[in-house]
Amino acid sequence: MSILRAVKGMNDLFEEELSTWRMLEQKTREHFALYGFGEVRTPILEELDLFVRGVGEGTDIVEKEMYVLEDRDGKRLCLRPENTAAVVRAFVENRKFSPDTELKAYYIGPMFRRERPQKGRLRQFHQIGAEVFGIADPVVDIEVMVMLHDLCALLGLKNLKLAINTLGQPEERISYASALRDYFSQFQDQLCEDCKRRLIKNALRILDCKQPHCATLREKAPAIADFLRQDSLAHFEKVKAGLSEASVQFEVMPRLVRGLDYYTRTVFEVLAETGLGAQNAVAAGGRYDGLVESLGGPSTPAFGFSAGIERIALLLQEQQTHGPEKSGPDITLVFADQIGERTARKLVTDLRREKIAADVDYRTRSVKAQMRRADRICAKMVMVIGEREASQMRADMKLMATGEAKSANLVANDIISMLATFGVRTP
RNA sequence: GUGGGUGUAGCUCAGUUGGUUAGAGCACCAGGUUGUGGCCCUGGGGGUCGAGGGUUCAAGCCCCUUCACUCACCCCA
Repeated sequence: MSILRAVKGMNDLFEEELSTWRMLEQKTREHFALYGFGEVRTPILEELDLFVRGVGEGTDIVEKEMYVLEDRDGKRLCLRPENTAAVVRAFVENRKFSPDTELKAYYIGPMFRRERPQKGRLRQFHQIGAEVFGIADPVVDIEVMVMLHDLCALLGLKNLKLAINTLGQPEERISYASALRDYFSQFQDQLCEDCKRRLIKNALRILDCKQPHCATLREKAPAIADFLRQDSLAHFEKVKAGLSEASVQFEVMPRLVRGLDYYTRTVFEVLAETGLGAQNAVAAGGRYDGLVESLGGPSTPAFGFSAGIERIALLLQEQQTHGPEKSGPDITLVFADQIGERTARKLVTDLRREKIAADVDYRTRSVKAQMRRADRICAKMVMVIGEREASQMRADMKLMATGEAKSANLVANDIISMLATFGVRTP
């Protein structure tokens, strides 16, 4: 049809949804400030290698989902598919890490992954994320999850579930993965096609398979707990105890596996139980104690998460029984003739200079048409100005909702105090 | 990358076994009320029927190709 279209999976946003976005972002900023987080903004373009090293070479994100481009000097760049690696890069590069103090940062911005779009999944999508660097103790795991939990409540999200799991330290995870490989290998021919791949590529993922038969097979699979050392077990226990202490409901999901390579120990997801279709993770994150070092920084433990703004907005939209009523101008000036038009156009300027949302039709047309328009755009008050009113410098101000009218001088200040009388503006 | 569904007016959708100028509701504009909105009445504008090809005397409808959107899988926020 039309030749001009947005790139697939990249959506335009209009006022209707942006009012929700603004509310969401504002509440997020205020909420995170309570916890002492500062904002960080990093470029959307990064060197390709950052994510290859950060996210993991074998991950789908790196293997097939990145927008890669070549700079004019031949350097391989990409649009960031996630932000944690970039935030780490920024702090390492600018020497923001210090050995003895923690660092907390949050970000809000667009990410890019070239996947097939579906409900709650776009190629350009937006995330809110937060990271804490420098503390290995589970108090951080707890605090960040509580912060996210409370943010969701603050935003009015309902029917959410916090799912948590532990993946152990890398060595523990590797030995668990190999045990899983051994276990599932004996049923190799019974596994679904995807799981046959997973057996080679990432045995942990088999635990997450949706096929009923694979689900049956995994019932007797080895459990992660048997491969964790005492300190990892203790870490997880403290996380659970801390969440309970903060009255945050959660569910331990041993099948919960995260897709990015860098996670260690605690991982979690906030799942929407209704309203999002198949892409039901609103937020996800976990601990990544090895990432900073692997990106060339000092050995620094870290914990963080990211949340999908589109998904949150979808939920908010579905949970809202009715949208906020459209708010129009405080006053619309309607003109009846040429002299009235000149007076109205001058007056509308004066009113706007006094911070009044005033409005007048751009087109020169009938009073009736202007009135209809005033009604359509939900003008709170209307004032009809013609030659007679212009010469007397007085006109009726009518409250649209009730039809009640009072006369006012055609001077900004008088109109403003009359607006207050009608309760349209507080003086 | 794989599979399903859907493409007709700005929006939501009708459109018979293929039949002549393609419809409705909503929205928009004008008039009914020579200067007052909503309700009502009358009229009006607006369509390459997603695109290309084929079959046919004749295609919105049948066939092929293609594109877009959408949902799901893989994966993920």
